[in-house]
Amino acid sequence: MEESLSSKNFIEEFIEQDIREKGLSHIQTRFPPEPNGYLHIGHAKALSIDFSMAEKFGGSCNLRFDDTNPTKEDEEFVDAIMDDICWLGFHWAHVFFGSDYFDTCYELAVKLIKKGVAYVCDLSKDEMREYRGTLTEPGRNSPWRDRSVEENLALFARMKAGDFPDGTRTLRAKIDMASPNMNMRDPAMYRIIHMAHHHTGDKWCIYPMYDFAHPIQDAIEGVTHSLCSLEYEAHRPLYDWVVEQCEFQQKPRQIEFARLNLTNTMMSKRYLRRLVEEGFVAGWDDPRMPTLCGLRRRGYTAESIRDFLSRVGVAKADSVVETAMLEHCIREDLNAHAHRMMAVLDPIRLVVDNWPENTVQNIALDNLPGDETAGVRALPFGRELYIEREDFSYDPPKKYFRLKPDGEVRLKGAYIVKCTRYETDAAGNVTTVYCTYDPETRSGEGQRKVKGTLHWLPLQSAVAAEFRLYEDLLLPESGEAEALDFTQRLNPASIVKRHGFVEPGLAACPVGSRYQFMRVGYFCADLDHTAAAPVFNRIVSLKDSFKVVN
RNA sequence: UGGGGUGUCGCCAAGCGGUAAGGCACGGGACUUUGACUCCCGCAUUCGUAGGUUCGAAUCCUGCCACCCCAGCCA
Repeated sequence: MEESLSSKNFIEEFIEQDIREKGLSHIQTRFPPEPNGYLHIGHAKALSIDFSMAEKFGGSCNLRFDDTNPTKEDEEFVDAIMDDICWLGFHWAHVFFGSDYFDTCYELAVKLIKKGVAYVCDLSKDEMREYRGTLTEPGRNSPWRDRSVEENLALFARMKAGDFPDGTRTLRAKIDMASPNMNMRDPAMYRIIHMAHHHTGDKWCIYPMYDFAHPIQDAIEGVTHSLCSLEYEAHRPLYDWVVEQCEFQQKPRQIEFARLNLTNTMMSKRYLRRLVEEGFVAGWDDPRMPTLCGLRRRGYTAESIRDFLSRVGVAKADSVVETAMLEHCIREDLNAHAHRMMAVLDPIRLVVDNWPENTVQNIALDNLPGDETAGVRALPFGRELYIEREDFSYDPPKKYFRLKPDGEVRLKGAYIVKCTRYETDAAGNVTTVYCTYDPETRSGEGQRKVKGTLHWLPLQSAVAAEFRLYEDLLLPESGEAEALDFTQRLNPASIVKRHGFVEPGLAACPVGSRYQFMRVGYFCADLDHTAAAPVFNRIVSLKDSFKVVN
């Protein structure tokens, strides 16, 4: 973990200031996801800020499901969200539901009516929009704005009792229809929705709006700092208004920060949902998805994601972080821990002509060079092997260090071999390469060096495996194409399957285990992996500075 | 257009009146039985822009420009 980013972000400075000036003794934050989808890496940024700010100041962070709209939410997502947070390694103090506070919200709404700062409005949705005015013109007062407290109280009670159909009335805050801030033009606080709620069942048919419920939830829980993304900045005056009117003594402070964006990745739930529902991906945990379950299945470690988040930082400027940064973090993590194995994704046969028939020699290979405690394993070297198709060329470009006619390479951990001839099929594809080995060059013996080293597998005992190679789901934005639907930007090569071989020992590896396949990339045994049918996801390729110059 | 925000290297991001941190990416070199890793070196005379204040400005002031958010009975 890089703690090099020693400077404080602006939120820490605000909190320190509050501790200094308001004498706060306990810092309380909250992570408030709406249970209507799976968490993605953008949520991970938000939650990591919520949890780490609390932790940094010795406070605590609650997990609160923001479930004030029964039409969109589902219990299905609650457990998944908790799983993802745990997986990332964060710990909440308490789990709450916004719906836990429905009674209090109702009482406070009644309080506001009694104070004359809330009223029941009979305007339809369209009428309300008309009355609201525009960005440049002030709105007009609702004709229902000046109902008596008694009438409002009676009407609100009837709303709660279910006397009115959906959409016929709302409870509105009485603020200022001429406010330059649209959010202050008598915003709705309660609407009528005759629908069962995943937590409260049929108890309610009126539900509080986010703008009313959120500050109340925060205040009740003793949240000192309510951290959220930039789009809520214009809601802060309303947030403060609710806290003030409800007369909470301890006033939570809302602070906004920029959300995370990644290149060639869309983070909106609407978009992710379409990918899943329209079959562009296999599910929420498709390894190409930016969801936490997708990244996890792909093979990303929680550590690498947290490291990434700490490197990205916290600020208020809109930004788009390059995926290369994320990839760097997982490479750095796996480079230190992932055992080095051999896998040939696109095999061709290599025959060692001067190797005796039916003879093998066990080659010892370090699991993790530089770390003896990781141990060694043996791989049988014999007359017939597999090498990677791209590691042989009969018409090599300049600076080609791999196998070519009359050229020499070392087979990793074994011998130096010299290419003598090759065979092709009718189409000109190489089918078999022939070579001779130099017995004096067994690994660790002899002085000869060659420029290239190839990974290989014994033909006899290699185990067939499927490799799934992933790239970004979306192609880069092409200038004016921004108006195009995302389906026009889908990368046809976002998943490519290869059928090759792995070391025999890898068939029985556990699902989720990660390896570096030497010279190829970092891979993870997929959920679909079995000993009988091994499947590996490419988490990320190795960096490759080989450039064909010509 | 009214309001609220933001503009520092290709991408993130420090900087808080004393003369541009760091990371990623990129380029060069060393090392190498992974063209990986590691290690060196390079990479903003300039901070959206134009003025002003000051001995001194990315930091203060003024104007302008660009981009983002707000007109849900979504969150």
